[in-house]
Amino acid sequence: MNETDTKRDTSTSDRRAHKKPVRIEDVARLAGVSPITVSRTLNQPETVAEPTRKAVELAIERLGYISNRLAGGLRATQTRTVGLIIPSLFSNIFAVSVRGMTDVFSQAGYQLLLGVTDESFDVELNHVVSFLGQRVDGIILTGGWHDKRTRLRLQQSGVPVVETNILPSDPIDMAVGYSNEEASYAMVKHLAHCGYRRIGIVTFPVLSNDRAHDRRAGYLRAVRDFDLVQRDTLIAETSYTLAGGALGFAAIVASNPDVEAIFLTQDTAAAGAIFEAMRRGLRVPGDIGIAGYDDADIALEFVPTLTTVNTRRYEVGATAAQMLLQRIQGEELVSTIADSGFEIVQRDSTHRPSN
Amino acid sequence: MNETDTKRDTSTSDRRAHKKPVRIEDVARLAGVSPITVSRTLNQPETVAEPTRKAVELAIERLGYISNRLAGGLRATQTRTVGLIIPSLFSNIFAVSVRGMTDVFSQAGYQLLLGVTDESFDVELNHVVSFLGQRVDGIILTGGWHDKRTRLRLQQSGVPVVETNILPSDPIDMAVGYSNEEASYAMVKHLAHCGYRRIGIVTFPVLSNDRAHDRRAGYLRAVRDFDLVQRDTLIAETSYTLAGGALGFAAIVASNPDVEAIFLTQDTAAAGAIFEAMRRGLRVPGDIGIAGYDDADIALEFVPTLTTVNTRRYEVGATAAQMLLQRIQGEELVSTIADSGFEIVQRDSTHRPSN
DNA sequence: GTGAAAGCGCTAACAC
DNA sequence: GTGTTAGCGCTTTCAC
Repeated sequence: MNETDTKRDTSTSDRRAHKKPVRIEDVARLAGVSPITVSRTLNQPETVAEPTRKAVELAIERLGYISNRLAGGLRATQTRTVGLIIPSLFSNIFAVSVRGMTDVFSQAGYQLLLGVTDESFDVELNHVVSFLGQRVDGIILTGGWHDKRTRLRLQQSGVPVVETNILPSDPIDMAVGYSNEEASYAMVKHLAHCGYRRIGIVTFPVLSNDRAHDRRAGYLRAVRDFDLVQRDTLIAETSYTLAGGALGFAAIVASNPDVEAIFLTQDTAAAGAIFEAMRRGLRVPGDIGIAGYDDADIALEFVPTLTTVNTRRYEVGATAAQMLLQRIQGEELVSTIADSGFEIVQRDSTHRPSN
Repeated sequence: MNETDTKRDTSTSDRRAHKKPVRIEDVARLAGVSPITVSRTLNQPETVAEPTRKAVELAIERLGYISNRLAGGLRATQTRTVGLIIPSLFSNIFAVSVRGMTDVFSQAGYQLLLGVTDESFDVELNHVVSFLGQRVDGIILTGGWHDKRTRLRLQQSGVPVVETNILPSDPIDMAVGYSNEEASYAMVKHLAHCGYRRIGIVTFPVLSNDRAHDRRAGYLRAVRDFDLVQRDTLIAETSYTLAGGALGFAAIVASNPDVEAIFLTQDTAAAGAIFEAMRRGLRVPGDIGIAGYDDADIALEFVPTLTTVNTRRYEVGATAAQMLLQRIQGEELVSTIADSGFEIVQRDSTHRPSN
């Protein structure tokens, strides 16, 4: 239809040009009402008379109006946006929790801002500051260890905060999770009941991650309580990946050829460990027992199925979202700390308990 | 220190109360300058004289000032926020792409808003409208199929858009990806060269997902071109999960006991299929060949390692972010469509090519 | 290199 | 049930 190249070029660059957006005033004019009536139709439709509402809705439809949330948020000091900070994307575990959150938030019309820290406290602080700058209505954090300045800024801001996957002794505000120490203890206790005495453990680096720290602490306590073999070389740190699990497995087996079972504190790592065992011609659980953590998809689908700890990640996410919404909406919370619990799941990658 | 319970209660509820945030004016007063100088110190520090800048920075530090991005964004019509829409969180594949994006965006000081669609075009539309309302500076979409209204709103808004993981014939704006049809064709061709003639394929539902649709189309074309066995029962649809892969495998094997190889168009599903084969006592590749798609972590760590298609997901994410930033910053783009390519990776889950 | 005035687009507060 | 006025906290524009 265009006759010249010039004309086509123009239309192409048009696509890039920011069109002047429709404003509330434009809608108001078309509907023959004042801007505030349009605002009310959008935010509290029940306070607007039926015919007026219809007229406004028609005008909105006609003009393709999308309310500017920056302006609204600035005035109303409410943005319907929540910031979420997680350590890593490379874990289905967080995906499950995030799913629990988005299920709750999207129902309530809230958007999620995502920040990934890679286990860095500095990066976490940056995300928090950025979120506060965007005037999020709430923030969800992973774990209970944070930079001092992160805690300070959050507390000064007065923004509702939920820490997840732990049970903090000194919460910033609210929390939902369970005791990683108890869960890990329970698994090692379970393995002891299965007849294992030389048990290794693989965690994420314990210096940057309180969940990892607590899980190792639970292991150490169980080793003492159940009189298990105690060796530094039975403890390894790696990343929570398939390759990391394989590495952790290799490290422990290298120093402990007699190791009977290895507890990898994440299912993906446990799967990686079993693959490594396969490569070495070792049978699981025949030659060595393997336990995981979190009860992810892979724990149930793996061959052999994985003995693991179910940590109800979906519920943790959903509960975190609900607590945040309640607080945002000014409701009284029965409790600011929710224990989501955990459960040992015995499957085929370890021997069964002896009795 | 507090003497009464009442007093403690007050301090507890204080935590919930929104403190009046520090404003730019407060900083300006403390630093003995005007608000605009504070703004410049924050946004274009090079235009502020050294001593002035120092004084302002000190005041910011002292007051713990965090600039209100709503106000800034409203006035500057720029929010340094980008909306990302992905079909699913339950896939490490997207995690890899998202990682590519956050690596680029966080460097540039941009925040990511996340929307998950679950393959629903309606949900996608909702996210797009919501993002436009938040005045994001750009939007990244997955795939090239969208609701008519989604396209319309995006084009009317003039906001830069990148569609990813496909090479669209009629892009909304920009795109980075590769031909799913060619990639799938190349894999089936490869399998044919490996000596397989009865090859099944498992995809995601093709009605809601153009990538799945294109991959099946590539399979069908290759089946014709290489004179492979053509049967409707060699084609299955499932979800991209371990369990889905097992189901797809089971469905094809049930109708085709003589099937020689199955191409599952995602690695997680391929892994699930191999697990299912193991459960049935079938060896891979001895009894049946299995191919995956995307070259995820698991493809390399699995035993056996997985023959797959590398689709450079990290690069797709990073490139999408870069294209968006360039356009946001008003730079000319050499090309609005980037072909990220793909590569067949031969590993141990299929026989090697015959020649 | 710095400041004063104006206004981004919406909604809170108050009126009728 | 609807309208008027003012202002949220910044940054643009223009001045010096």
